[in-house]
Amino acid sequence: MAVTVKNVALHAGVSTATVSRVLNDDPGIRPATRSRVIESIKITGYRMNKAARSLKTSRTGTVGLLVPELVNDFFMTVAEGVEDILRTEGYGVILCNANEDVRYEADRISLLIEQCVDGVIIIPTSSEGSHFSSLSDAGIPVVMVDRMVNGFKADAVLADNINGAYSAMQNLISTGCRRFGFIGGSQELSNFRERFEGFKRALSDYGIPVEKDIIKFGNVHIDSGYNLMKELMSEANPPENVFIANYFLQVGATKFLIENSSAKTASIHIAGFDDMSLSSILGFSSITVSQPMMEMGRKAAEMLLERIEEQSALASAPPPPRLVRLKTTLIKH
Amino acid sequence: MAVTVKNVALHAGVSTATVSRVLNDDPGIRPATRSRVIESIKITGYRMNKAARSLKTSRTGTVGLLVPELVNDFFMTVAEGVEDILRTEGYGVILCNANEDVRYEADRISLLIEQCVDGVIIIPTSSEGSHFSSLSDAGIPVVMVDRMVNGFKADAVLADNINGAYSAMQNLISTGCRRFGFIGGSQELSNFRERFEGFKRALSDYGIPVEKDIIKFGNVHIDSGYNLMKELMSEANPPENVFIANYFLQVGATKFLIENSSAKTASIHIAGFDDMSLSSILGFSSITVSQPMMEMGRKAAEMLLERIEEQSALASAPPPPRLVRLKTTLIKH
DNA sequence: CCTCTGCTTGTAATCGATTACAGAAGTATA
DNA sequence: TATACTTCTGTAATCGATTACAAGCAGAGG
Repeated sequence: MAVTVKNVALHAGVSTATVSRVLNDDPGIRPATRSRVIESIKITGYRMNKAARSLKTSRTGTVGLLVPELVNDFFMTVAEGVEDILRTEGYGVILCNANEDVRYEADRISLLIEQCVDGVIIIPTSSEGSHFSSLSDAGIPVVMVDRMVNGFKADAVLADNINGAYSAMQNLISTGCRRFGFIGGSQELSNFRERFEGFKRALSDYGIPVEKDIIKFGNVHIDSGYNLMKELMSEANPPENVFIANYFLQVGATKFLIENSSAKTASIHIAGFDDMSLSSILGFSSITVSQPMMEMGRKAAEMLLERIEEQSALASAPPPPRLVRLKTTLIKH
Repeated sequence: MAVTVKNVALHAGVSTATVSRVLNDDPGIRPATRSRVIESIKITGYRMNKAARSLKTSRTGTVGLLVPELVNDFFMTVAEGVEDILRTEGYGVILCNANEDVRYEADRISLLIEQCVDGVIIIPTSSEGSHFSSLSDAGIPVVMVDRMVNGFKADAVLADNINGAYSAMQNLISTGCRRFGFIGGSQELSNFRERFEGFKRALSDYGIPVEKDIIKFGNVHIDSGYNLMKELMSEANPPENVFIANYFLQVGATKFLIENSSAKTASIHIAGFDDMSLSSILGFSSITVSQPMMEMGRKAAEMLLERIEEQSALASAPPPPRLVRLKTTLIKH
């Protein structure tokens, strides 16, 4: 049925070894022979069976990308960055959805190991990372993006959350704001911890007190943003400026403000995180900390490729985990 | 390095054939032998090398999912539906990004064929589908979602776009609206053609004239929505009701209205397509046609699995392409 | 004319799991 | 106990590509 190297070899009047060498750009092939083989490949319509190659080389040319959810512009922009780099290297990306659930996450990792992926890029669902160790046990390199986890050491690409939040606050403070509410995601997750850290540090540096009543934590979803803004607005003395540590929380918070507009809500200003295609029309927003999402994905893919190279190069002691922080930028609306 | 069936066989004191039979749930194995093998599998920590199995069985347990772009809630919701079904059957999903470019699309198809996927689900980027035939040439089943293409026959899962658009119009007309603008995507794409068809049919059925000046076509992106709404508002006599055939166009159009608010824009009402997490806070919107996105993905996955079964069952004439239309629902804001 | 070196190419083993076929072991019956 | 069936298990070929090793071949130098 399918055309194999054998067919090509027959057609070109050479051996399968020669065909294989042409396919792998082996330099020790006479140009005349090479072009004859290439011609035969075209004519026969040969397509390599990667399963066979994988069996022999124990490299599959696929990497896994495990994200907490698919319907999420942040994760998917990272994914585009990953794909962008890996495509050019001829890798396929197996995208797995952890469904915001550590058990699903562990399950998908099993799948990826069985599929013999050459490496895995993970945006962790939770702070728990011990189930990732089966990957390193199987000798599969891992790069984490956006969040760190406990109980597992690996390369990571993170945004500079602390300074991102800090500079946004600094900017607002310089325009005269003196009282700030905060809406953030779970402090279990490293990225949200860091953003809160940047927030607090700015207040502290400018001598502004932290008011516990107007600091709210939830999860990372629209509903949570809605509810936390509602809570905030129900406080005895709600703030006029609110730092919201995540795009989806901001969407939810905005939704509440739109649905419950009043004199009190009219004067609200929001500083947010992540510049998405809809950020500019959300309203209430004065400033946004933009993470280099695509770049984070690209960088992660590059680091993973390096690791894969290292690994096949030689089996000496692997270098220690590398940590990359990418700078955020401030966007004013 | 890695544990193979050979190791397991040695450990259990049986042949590799027996181990393989246990792995594949072959019923003709004495229970005592089976449990001994299972025990050995656990003790040795055996994990199957799927590349080897694929080589022999020419089934990889992976399917390809090819979408025009990743950062798109519609496509990704479909993808979640696909993943949801395939996960439970033990399949891995190789997600490919066609980057809105037919050449990329063709390139990714090559990759998928080389990766020996068992089937492919495609949301086509354009109306051109002749490059999909290499899939059927390779004996790989294909299911298309959301859009039909020219020059290639395959199973398809589509939304009932005509009736969706029609019923939204009907609803608006019943509230007294009598003049409608239209903003839509390229009429090359079947889904947009159908939505326009539903729009026209409603006008015709209720005796409302089609006014060419207030009917605008562009691509499917935010920018396009922005520009088309701008054009519409610059017309001598702009309409108060606008049917916008796509979520992203609606976002762009809304953006224009927000940035250019005036007495004229204040009275605009928009009927849109696709109920996304942000639809409810866009403003201007009166009604939305909601496609069952997740369900479309699930259905496509189920159809693909059926085709894969059929194929391995026997090589008789394959049944003709199946077309499934899923109903839309109306959502009022 | 012969040998040696260096460049190309071919032969054949190999990766790990599956499976047709054959053979062994077990069961039932006479 | 012998015979005829089942039922279970092992042997060995196989999938398609890679690659160590060997062999062929040309030209240089003696």
